[in-house]
Amino acid sequence: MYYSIYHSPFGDIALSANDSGLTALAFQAGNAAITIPNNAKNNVEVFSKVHQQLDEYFFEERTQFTVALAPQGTPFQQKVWQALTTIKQGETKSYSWLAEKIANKKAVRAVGTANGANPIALIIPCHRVIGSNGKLTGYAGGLALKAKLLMHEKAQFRI
Amino acid sequence: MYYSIYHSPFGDIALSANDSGLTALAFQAGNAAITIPNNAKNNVEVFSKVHQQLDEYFFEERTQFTVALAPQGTPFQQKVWQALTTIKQGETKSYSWLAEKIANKKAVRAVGTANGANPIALIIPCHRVIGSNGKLTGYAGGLALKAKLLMHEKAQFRI
DNA sequence: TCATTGATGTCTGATTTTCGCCAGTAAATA
DNA sequence: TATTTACTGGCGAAAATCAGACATCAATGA
Repeated sequence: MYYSIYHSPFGDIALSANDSGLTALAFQAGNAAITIPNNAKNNVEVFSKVHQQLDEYFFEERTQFTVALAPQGTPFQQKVWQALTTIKQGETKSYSWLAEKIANKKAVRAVGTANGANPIALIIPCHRVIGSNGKLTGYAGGLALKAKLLMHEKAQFRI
Repeated sequence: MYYSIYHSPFGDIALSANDSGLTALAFQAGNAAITIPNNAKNNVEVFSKVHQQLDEYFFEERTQFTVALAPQGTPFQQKVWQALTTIKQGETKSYSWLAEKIANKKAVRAVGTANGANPIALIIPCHRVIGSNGKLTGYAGGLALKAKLLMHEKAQFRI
């Protein structure tokens, strides 16, 4: 496992990766902060690519990421996270939309849980899923951060 | 937990105790050897008493021990070990005798297993239990040691 | 508009159940 | 006499089951 830190305008972001790709991206200020081991290595090619694309996301006009991902999770979670990647920047979708997307219309609450377990924030855009009534509902990094991200992406939502 | 070593004519014996009493007595040469932590304390009153009584057992005529015991085990094991302490030096009993003693006549095999789990060898005399046909059957410290102990106690058995 | 309330599917941790192991024994073979 | 067989109870690890928690939602009623 490899680790790296990226300093974003919205706070420090911790990155981790294995030989297959990125395994985690977490805002360190939120509930999902990553603990980085003392002997962590960070000289991995994937990190330079991620750092550059994050620069472009925050300071220029990048609207999608092209990095190898290797999130660890159950089959159900994998399906949910896969579905998440189809939501484009500037859009928001509801939890029930997400449930239908994975052909399991009734699993709205389970989808919410899987959403909360998303290890690769931002790149797997769990922040683009909000309640059916347009409210933000929840975010591991805190609702304030979710709002900032959606505003940065010029998406619509309510408070 | 406190630890101590006693050098017996039949090999080194490891002792451990807590504030309630002796918790283990194991021949280090057998399968039940105890690993002693580096920071072990050994200046405990119970040990001096045990060392003295072991001296008397091996080199004089002591036939029973009077030390506070605190063996850790399941209720069933506790019952078996309690029953063991009623077997006097020079005697041997069978596993089926032991099963009847705890009012569970059919539990002969379970009794054998509990016997093998006895943490305080010698003082809880599991070595005095042998097969119905007079053979030794098994001993954590090895059958040779079981034989030596029974000979030392002038008990009868077969090979 | 807001709080409440069922009915949802999945995950997690805890609890319960199952299963193989054994320091045995007696009866049945050979 | 030695070997096999069936039966045995409890232990401990593993598997199965269960209860609770949720980043939901639609329908209620105040």
